[in-house]
Amino acid sequence: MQVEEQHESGTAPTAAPRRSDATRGAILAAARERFAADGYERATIRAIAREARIDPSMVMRYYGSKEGLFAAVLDVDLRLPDPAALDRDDVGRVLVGHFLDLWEESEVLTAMLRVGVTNPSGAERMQGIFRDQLTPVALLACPDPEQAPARAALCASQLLGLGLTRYVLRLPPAVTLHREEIVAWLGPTVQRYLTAPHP
Amino acid sequence: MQVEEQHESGTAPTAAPRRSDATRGAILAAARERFAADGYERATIRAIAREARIDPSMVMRYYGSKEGLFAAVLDVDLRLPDPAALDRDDVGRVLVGHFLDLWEESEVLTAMLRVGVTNPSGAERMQGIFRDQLTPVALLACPDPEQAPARAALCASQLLGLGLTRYVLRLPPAVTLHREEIVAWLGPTVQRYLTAPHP
DNA sequence: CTGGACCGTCAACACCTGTTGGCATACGGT
DNA sequence: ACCGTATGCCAACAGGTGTTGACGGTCCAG
Repeated sequence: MQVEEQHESGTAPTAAPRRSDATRGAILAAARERFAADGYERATIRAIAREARIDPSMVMRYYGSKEGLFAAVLDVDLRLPDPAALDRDDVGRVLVGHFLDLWEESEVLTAMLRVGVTNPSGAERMQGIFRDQLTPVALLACPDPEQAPARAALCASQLLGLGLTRYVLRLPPAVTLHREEIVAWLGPTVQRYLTAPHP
Repeated sequence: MQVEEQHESGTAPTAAPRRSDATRGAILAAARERFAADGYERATIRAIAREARIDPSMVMRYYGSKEGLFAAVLDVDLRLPDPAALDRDDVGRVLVGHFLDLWEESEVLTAMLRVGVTNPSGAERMQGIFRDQLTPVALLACPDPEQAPARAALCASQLLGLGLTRYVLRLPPAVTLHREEIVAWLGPTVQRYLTAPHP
């Protein structure tokens, strides 16, 4: 995979604007959509290219390989709220609401889950995302810092389980539940995983 | 897909023993393993046949198609304990322990999840399994029968989330947790989803 | 105006997929 | 002993996959 070279004289490490940025963006958007809908194997480069209205070979030129494209798609920022600014008695409800927003405002999480479940490097990627982004929150909220990773994993199990049943498997009762109900049910769970004393 | 015909004079609907039963079993076992390890698309019929030490065409003869083989593999019985015999104050812990057993004693649940996430008919199959097998437990444990499906779905979200993070994605902290810890953390959660008053 | 880098298309490659039909063999009831 | 049938293997098909290289057109710096 070739490294993208940038030939700028400026001091900022911002990439040089290229004439093909529109195409790159179209590819990325189409890839997100196809990966989310079909998972890694069934999301073919040809289908992605068709959706982006360009030639399949462009995908290869700009992203090196299917794996490279997938890596670009899965550059996920959970945008978790700053732990320091959080009300420690309300972290659970806030987190649940935030994840509901994430799942519904874009297909990135669906794509991440669909790919992470079947693709080994997708799973690694997910491990990294949750380790790097969710653990800090646990670190600030839980009593013993040493327990933070475990507590973050417990939260991940409930939050990912929610997305799995509601947005991927679409179990009808999980789809029917209203947002406030979910927050009311799952909020205290996450809250307990983060702040309750080790049982 | 041809229906298997059985020509027995007896009254019992038990299938006639066939000379090929050993082969059929080998195919099924290999399929479970490959589906669990690779998901639907990457588990090729050729790989399954190789593992079962037979010819790929045998798979077609005995199971009609890849989809048919997959349907045979995903005939999952969760073997949930009889709700009537359950201690209503301990359902949560019992369920969590039972699911941990299920995930660890065979690869069926892993296969089910891997396939259900990427394959539409796999998702349908999972919907049926949890609707038919988990809802009765909720029905007996929860206060209002009308809420049983929703409560069952909440339990499914936590129980499947556990399997997802621990056995499929293998998030390290989730793998490290000991059985008793998981039961102690998740048991009360499931208990609450089943028996607590609607928030 | 000109040369070179960029952008996009086309056709093709080598490989792998599910699936099919034909052929040999071994079994089991009569 | 015979014959229909179940069982298994082999070779092949048609279609789809990721990936590659060559070929024009377009833009911009010189």
